[in-house]
Amino acid sequence: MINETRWDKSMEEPIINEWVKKKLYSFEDNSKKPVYSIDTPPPYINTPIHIGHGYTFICMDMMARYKRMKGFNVLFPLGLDCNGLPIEIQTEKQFNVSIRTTPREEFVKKCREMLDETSDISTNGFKGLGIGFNDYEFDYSKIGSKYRTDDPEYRALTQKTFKDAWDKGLIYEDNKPTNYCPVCRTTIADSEIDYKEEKSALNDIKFKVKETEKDIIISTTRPELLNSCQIILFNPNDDRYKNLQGKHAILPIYDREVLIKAHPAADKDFGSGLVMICSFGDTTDIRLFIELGLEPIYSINEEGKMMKVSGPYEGMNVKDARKKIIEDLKEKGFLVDQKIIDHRTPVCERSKNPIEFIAMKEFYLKQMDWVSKVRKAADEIEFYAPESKQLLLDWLNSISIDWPISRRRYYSTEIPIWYCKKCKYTYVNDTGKYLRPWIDSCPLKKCPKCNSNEWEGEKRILDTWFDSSISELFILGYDSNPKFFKNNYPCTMRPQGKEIVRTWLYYTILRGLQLTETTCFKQAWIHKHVVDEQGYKMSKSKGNGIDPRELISKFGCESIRFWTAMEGDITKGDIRCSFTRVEGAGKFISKLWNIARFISGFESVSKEPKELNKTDEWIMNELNKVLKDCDNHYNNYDFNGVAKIIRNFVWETYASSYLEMVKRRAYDKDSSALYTLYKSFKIILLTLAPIIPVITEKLFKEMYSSESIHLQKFPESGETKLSELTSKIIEFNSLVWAKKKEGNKSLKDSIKIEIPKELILFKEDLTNMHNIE
RNA sequence: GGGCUUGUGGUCUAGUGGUUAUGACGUCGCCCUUACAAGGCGAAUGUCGCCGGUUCAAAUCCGGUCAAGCCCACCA
Repeated sequence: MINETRWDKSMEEPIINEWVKKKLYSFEDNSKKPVYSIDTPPPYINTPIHIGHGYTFICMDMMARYKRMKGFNVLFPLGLDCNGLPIEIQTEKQFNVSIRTTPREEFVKKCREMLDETSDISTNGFKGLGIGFNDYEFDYSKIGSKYRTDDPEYRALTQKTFKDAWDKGLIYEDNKPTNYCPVCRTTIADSEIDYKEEKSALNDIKFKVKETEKDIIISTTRPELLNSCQIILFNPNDDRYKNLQGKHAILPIYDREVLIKAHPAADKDFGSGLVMICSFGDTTDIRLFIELGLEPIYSINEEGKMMKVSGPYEGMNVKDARKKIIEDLKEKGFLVDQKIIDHRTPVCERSKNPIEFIAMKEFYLKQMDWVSKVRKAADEIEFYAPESKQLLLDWLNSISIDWPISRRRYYSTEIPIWYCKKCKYTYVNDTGKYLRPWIDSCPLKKCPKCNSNEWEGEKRILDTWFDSSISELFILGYDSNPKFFKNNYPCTMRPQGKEIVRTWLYYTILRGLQLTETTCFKQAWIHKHVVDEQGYKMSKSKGNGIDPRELISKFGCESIRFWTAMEGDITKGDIRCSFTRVEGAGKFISKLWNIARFISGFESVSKEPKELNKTDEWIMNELNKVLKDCDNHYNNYDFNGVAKIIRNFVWETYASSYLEMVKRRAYDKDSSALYTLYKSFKIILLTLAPIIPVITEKLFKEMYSSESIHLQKFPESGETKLSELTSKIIEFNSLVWAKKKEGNKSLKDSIKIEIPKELILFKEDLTNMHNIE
């Protein structure tokens, strides 16, 4: 008998702690079960996890729990993403230091310190949500261990995969214009660019044509790049300018002459129809410079300041230089008009600062040659929801350059290269160990080419995505456990957000193909966002994020989890988070508890009677049907479907109708009734266990077994014949209740009513239930 | 500029041609019925974004339109 009259969220913590202590969900090393592997997205450790993280991890946890009950050996490690700019920025804030003025060794130490401190916060957040990771401790000798991407074990693999790609000729260094963020002072990839709608001034500037001495007008938003102009274009169909072909224009202020040429890139209808191409105002400029074989004239340096070539503006930052040159142009009569236009500016995803295009020597990973292979791989992956595949295909269609992978920052995996000081021989770390070339000495004593023993270590680090794009290789033991890897690659499931399809999913597939020649996932589950009550995206800068720990302390883990399942299908659309809805979901937890209290008040009968009463047979049939439906929905990762079906069944059919019908016989200790009550409720608990693991665990242990519910098999469904009577039964019961209400009678009072013919099977129970005369 | 997705009572949501449109949350009214007032019964709230078409019949199919969101793009 369950004594506590109410389920209370304070009962959750001891149960969850016991799971963690007993390592209930450990990955089974020597098991014969098929492996189901989930490559979880390592969340940035220093961002306090918000409800969006919580929500999606709960979904992944439901997958893991369901698959465990279906007999799989589930690989579900907790990973923490500990590399990259956000870590550095957080460290700068927390210790009030600057990466520019702090020695590298000290800064890196501080990053590590900051991460160690915050590591528990997020870990505890996940525990509190009842997430059944394999392990909450680091133990890299074991499959399924918790891991950090900045630990030597992980970074060693990152470097090894760099070496592998290097040996395959997939990595090269090149000096070409790249996206550069002057604030973060590093090269960034196309996938790290955001766009911001901004008002900017479109300036109409007067140029003189050398040959004719006539004026032409050119519109630009980047007048500060004037002296980087190498050509002026007009559209070949633009009759106004046909006479300018091959002539030259004189740049105002700088008095340099540039060629005028016809080219389809110029739009007749924009501005005057003439466009100046500078190195480099935007990506079009870059493309045209390459296409027309022009020599770039760089005017912005890596600090975001104007270079010598810009003359009087040297040393100014871009914004000031723009302001000043506009003033100067105006003063000298070159500026004829200025319009404010809406302009889509590419900005750095992290700093939100406009990016510049600067030529830098950087390492690139080849990806242009791989696009069609990745497209083929996309066809091999099952997407949930299927429409999500389009996100990946759209991205594939827009890839235009190889992936720049080197960064000029500190906290990420170091590029494992040493250069011979004498002959420039390049050595790539081949030791299998994690090494830091900026501080560690080269493993080779002598240069194999010139015998010199003086080496210079590479100072740059790798893009964070170069780390994260091998997570599935890491968790499956690509390097550490080749036998296991061979048997269990590709990874079963990649769950992740839609916003990182063009990064995490794409890069992982790309690198998986390059390293293993195999599509690395069988399935991908792409979720949309959890947004706030108004439908706005939660973000740190807006401050509208909801900390799940706040929700846990208010409503408890189970309410949040049931809300997660009830709210909607996150692969189909955004989910709004509202406190009242979480609270509402919690009512079902109470309902379940009270049903358990009712049943546990009777003696448990586990031996099946020879013959079941028809009411009991009916509820088992109906439950079988529900079970079958739930199983289907679980298989499609549609937890919303499961939750809605089982909630409706438990509340409307099971509690309202069945329990009332069976009550009399239960009090009379009828063995068919008692057996069925216990049996049916057990199936209900098992079906709900992946969604609400804590309360089902508690009730299961109180009523059925000392063993955890999470070690049980998912129930099999059986006969469903009588379930077609369900709606008739509910209809009849409602009718009786309505009649009594109409007649102002208490539910105890007797009533004269005829039982419908098709329900005559249940005559005895219905008569007792409604006190029918 | 192109593409994709979405638009159903105050809020969220089911519903891919067929009787008075599903359910939940919230609101209101009545009711302690030996598991549950964190419950039960019941009520109100909708021109299914707008316009037009196909059809005996449209929330559902088609065309257009508006709005929101996302993705992509070389308009300086």
